Amino acid sequence: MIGPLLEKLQHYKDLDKHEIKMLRAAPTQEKRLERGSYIIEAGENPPAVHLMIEGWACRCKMLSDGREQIMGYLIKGDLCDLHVTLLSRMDHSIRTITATTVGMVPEESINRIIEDFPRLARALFWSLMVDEAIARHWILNIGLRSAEARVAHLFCELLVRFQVAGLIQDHTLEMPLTQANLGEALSLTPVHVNRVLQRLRQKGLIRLTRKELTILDPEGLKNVAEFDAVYLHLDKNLANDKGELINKKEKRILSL
Amino acid sequence: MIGPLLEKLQHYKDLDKHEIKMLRAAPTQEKRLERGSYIIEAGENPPAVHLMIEGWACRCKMLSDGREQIMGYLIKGDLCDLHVTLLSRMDHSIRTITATTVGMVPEESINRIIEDFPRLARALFWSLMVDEAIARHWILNIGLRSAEARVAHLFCELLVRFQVAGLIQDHTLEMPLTQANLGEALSLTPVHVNRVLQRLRQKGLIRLTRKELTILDPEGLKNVAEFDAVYLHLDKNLANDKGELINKKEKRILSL
DNA sequence: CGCGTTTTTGACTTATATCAACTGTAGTGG
DNA sequence: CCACTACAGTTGATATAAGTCAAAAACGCG
Repeated sequence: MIGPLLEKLQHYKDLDKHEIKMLRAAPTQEKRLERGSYIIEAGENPPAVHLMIEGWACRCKMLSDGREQIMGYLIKGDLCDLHVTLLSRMDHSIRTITATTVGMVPEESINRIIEDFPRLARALFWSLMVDEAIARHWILNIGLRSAEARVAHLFCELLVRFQVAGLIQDHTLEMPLTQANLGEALSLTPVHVNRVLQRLRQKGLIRLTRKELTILDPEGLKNVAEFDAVYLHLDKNLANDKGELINKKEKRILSL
Repeated sequence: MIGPLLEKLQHYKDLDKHEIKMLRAAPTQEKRLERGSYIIEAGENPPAVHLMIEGWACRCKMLSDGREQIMGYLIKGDLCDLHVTLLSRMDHSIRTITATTVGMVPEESINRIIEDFPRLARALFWSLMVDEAIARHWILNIGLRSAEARVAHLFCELLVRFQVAGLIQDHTLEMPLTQANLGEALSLTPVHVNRVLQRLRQKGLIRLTRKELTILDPEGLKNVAEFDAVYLHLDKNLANDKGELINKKEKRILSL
């Protein structure tokens, strides 16, 4: 259940038996949500930290005219609102993109981790800092890159994040995001996303169906995107330049 | 010397004598930098945390074609690279916009704070989380708002941040950012920034000279920007809706 | 099969970029 | 104090990436 989170954290630091046990015991309750529902809304102060167990969600915020910006995607293993242990309320909402299962980690468990499991606490803060780095790089992506490069960059990021969470071994990932979803994240209209996707397909970089995205040419896509995985801070498994976005040799297989 | 940082942190939590003393003793060394120099560059792993004491700087990253995105501004009281205590290396650079003085806080001091001053540590992490929230809201700003609203939003943010750091009492702040600087942050060309600024001036919202920015009509500017200070998480001094962006009544005067 | 959603296509518009010249301003040194 | 320089700001003309509108086609669920 906490497999993907654990897999991700181990990219920062190897965790020992006790730490893994603590982490595994942390989510005391599960909650099932339909697609399009809110895990948390802006202004709320959630009583527990939400962990993505199944499905996709996004951080989003709406302007008064109804247009909405997606500020980040959440996949299996991501913590939705760890930062709210420090900030009293959410400044954005988290909405599900697919049907989703979240685990609820009570605040006491977080405090327990901070007090008694400092290495695990560091790993969790590391993942928070990575989230911050991702947010900063989305500024770069939206602000500076062409539409085509933006889409390519997002796909590269998602591929690496899926690999890091141990969710895929190859270059194919489930892709429940509609072109409208992609547009909200990349600040493009659905129509334009569509045309850009067609170009990426024509170039032989990706294959994309309603449910699956395959990166056919990781190097090519990286080049279009000017993607550099450094910002994902996979300290032990640094992105190399030899076709794979992350180094498979170093991947630990966890018996979960 | 750590006045603005302290003032900022006290917006989260009142600190006691010992915590203030620890904080004041934290920067062991000062460094003077010319305008346009790098405090840290992407890829580096700085041995100490840098605190902005005087001047302006920005987080930035360059793409291969030479164009650069500013991902955030740093003013007096901001910590440049606290997150590098957890991430091994910088994924972006920090460049000075004016001549700057930074204080160097050795990593041991940070560790000492985390171990022996948990409330102070929480306050520092709070400021990190606020930085993350600011980054997310820049995504919103660049992605969704018109050029005019973007400029207005940035000015609102700077005004509040200056107030929070106790650097101004009125609505006038030093403004060393050139129109090109603003453009790099807002993803607009200098030419377009210029035209937008003229419109904001015509509407009587701001006065802007080479060195000073005055917000003439905070409410008006807030409306243009759809600015909502919630994302700055001034838990105790929440932004109100009565003309002032933050509540002056609650402001503590610190004898520093 | 039928209906809602998503994707695709085409025609047209627009906000912002680009290019290029000119003006103002501040600082420097003779 | 003026000439010189360098940079910042301003203006106008033109270009373009991406947006808008609208309708058709494809998909997929009940």
